[in-house]
Amino acid sequence: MSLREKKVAKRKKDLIMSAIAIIGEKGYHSTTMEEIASKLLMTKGSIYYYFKDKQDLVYQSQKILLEQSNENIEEVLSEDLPYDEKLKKVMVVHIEYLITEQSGFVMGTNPEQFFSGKQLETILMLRDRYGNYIKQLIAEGVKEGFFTEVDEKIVRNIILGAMNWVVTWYSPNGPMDKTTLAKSISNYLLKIVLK
Amino acid sequence: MSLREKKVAKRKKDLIMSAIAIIGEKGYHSTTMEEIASKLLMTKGSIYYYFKDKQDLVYQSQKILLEQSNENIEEVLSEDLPYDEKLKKVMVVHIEYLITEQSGFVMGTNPEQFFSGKQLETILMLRDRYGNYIKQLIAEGVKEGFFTEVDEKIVRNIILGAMNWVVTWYSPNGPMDKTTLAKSISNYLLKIVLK
DNA sequence: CAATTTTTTGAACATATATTCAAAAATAAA
DNA sequence: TTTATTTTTGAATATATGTTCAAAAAATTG
Repeated sequence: MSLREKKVAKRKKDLIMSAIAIIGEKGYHSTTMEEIASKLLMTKGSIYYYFKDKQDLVYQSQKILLEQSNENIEEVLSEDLPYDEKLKKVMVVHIEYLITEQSGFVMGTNPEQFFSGKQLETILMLRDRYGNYIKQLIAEGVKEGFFTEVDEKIVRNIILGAMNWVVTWYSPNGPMDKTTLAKSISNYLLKIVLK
Repeated sequence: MSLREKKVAKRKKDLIMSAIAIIGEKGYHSTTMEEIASKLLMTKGSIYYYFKDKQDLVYQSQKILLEQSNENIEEVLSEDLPYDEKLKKVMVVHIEYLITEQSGFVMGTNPEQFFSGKQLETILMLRDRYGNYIKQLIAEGVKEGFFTEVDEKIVRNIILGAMNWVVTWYSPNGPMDKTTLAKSISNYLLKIVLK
């Protein structure tokens, strides 16, 4: 990648990050191109030099968040840990990432509302992949006798819901820092699968 | 209330219900006055005979949902049941109501995004009231020795998150009807507080 | 039935914001 | 430094949808 290409890539990423931050705070529709641009001291017009349209920018933002989530979980899964600790770590990493990016809102909503066609397909695929990792982890934990028998799909969704909900009530001014909170939540959730 | 007043009240309620249904499906911003009206074979212009503006209509929709939720939980709380069964029933009723109204989306989001001033105050008050009921129920259950010691706030939020998330993944075509699903979820969640 | 009141209509209007684009500015290449 | 290329700008445009309103239709009343 040439120097110029790198610069373009960086600008794109800056815009995506700006979009993520504001969308996380205000939601898809209330986030204007104006705001996304002005956060980087640009005018909205120049966003169109990098992205086809708003949809394109938002799509790429969501895609990056989901890809990062998948990378996060893949890394944890590859570690050599007992099932209970591994599941716990998966949860902690998930919650911490969510709080840092405040990305829960859009991620959580049904993407059908925002995307369609090929874009929707990709988003759903990434979501599915993530969900499957967790379902898989639970299933294996059960099989290996670490966890009690459960309906993996339902329990997976309970866990995802409880975690993703955090963005609606977590306050950085609260008594707990995000790591302590993440650990506490995962401990409670672990009780669902432990024998 | 005169006959005429009753008719007006009914029309208002019809509009509110129509709004709830579409907002539950599409979200706040994607729901147009046009759609809300056309569901009742009206034109959007005539909504303004009943409501000041879109904000007013949407606010009243959300308010009614929250008020109904509070009534639901109050009824369960007043029943004479052991703590574990009572908490379970609270959860089942919550999930069933959520699925029926598909109201999770807007309810879940931070209302700061949609409301302000007196409206926001009322919405937050209703949400708080609901949350407090659950926190209270958990705290009492602990005190009476039915439940194990937990951080009631965190556990309350875990439970709310897991439940509210259901709207994002429940499908009426799935293998479980909503009652079976609601029972299953509450059983798993109960494990968090049981000794 | 005639007069009055309520309700609906549909077009006109207002507004917000996404998008386009020609020109200017900044950057890189020669 | 001159020329060519990339990037930004800001105004103009397009569009979608909330809102208003005078007139028509429907319902009610006496």
